[in-house]
Amino acid sequence: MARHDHQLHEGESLKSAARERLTQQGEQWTGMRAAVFDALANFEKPASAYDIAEAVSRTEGRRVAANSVYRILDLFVGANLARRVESANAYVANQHPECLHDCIFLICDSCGQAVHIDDDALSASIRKAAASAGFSAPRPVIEVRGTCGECDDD
Amino acid sequence: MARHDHQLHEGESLKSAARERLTQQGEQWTGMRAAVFDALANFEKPASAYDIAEAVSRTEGRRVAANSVYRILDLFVGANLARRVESANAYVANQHPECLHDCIFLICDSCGQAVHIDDDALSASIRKAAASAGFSAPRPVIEVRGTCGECDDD
DNA sequence: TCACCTATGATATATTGTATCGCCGTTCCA
DNA sequence: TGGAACGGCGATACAATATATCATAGGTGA
Repeated sequence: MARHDHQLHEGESLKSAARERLTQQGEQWTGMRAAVFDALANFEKPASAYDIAEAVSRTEGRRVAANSVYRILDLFVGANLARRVESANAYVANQHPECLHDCIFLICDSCGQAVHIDDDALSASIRKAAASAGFSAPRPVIEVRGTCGECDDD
Repeated sequence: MARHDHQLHEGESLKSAARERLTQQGEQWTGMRAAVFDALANFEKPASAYDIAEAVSRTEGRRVAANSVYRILDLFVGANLARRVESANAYVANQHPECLHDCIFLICDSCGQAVHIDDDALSASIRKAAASAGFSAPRPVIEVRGTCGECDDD
């Protein structure tokens, strides 16, 4: 299984990596964006845009509308600071925004937790299968629904 | 690449294969279910529950509510008569309801068409990766967004 | 006949996602 | 220095997707 090393971030380190990445893309790191990123990173599970809007509303002490959050999440996904979990209509912070991967999410139907693994060989074969079917600009969505080890013990 | 032969159905053949499969599961093949299946199978692209509700409303000449369609679609997905395309919030009829596969959808961002390929070796490695991360009862969701050959020519 | 079960209808509501418009602050240039 | 241009965001409305709840209708078996 092909793997490679990552610079894994958390907390302040993740935040500054995100800021750096975004500004390198020519985008601004505004207060609102920082607040959305904080909220996203502080969730321990994939969070919906509305979850995030609520969280930011609390921390900011004012009403923040979902559409603003959507705008920022779209920006984040485009800049690789966040990922969308399609089968959960939710978002997670990307722990290593500086490197590109097709990532695989394992989502527990019981507790909602999502773990994220990379397997470049696997995603390469998916891209290859897509290419041989005439698909270009492939962006794989690879998610596995199931039961995580924790919940399985119950 | 591991493949195997399918009984591929279309039109009436598909419909009767679906009916047989469903009744074998101990479920009824009602008029409403037949109408939903027809509508689903007649779309050439993944269709949302609301699309299907509209189509059935037309063919039945009366208002059919979305919740009824959802119920039936859930039943169909559970019985392998239909698949849900997560990244499109939509459904497609399964062309070979009698055999189980983890299937891979290639969805064109331009025209909305979805093609469906099976690659048992590929899905086996995804299941394996999930299992080695402690996941049980894995149900892979493998979709690739991109541009299909047709749309690429433009 | 009556109790029960399944399928569906009717209705309401929750959740997720977009579109549009306007304001405000910054930049930058004539 | 005025002011056009632009980016970010708020406000609002709305569209699209999904679920919850209760009612009804029809069959089936005691």
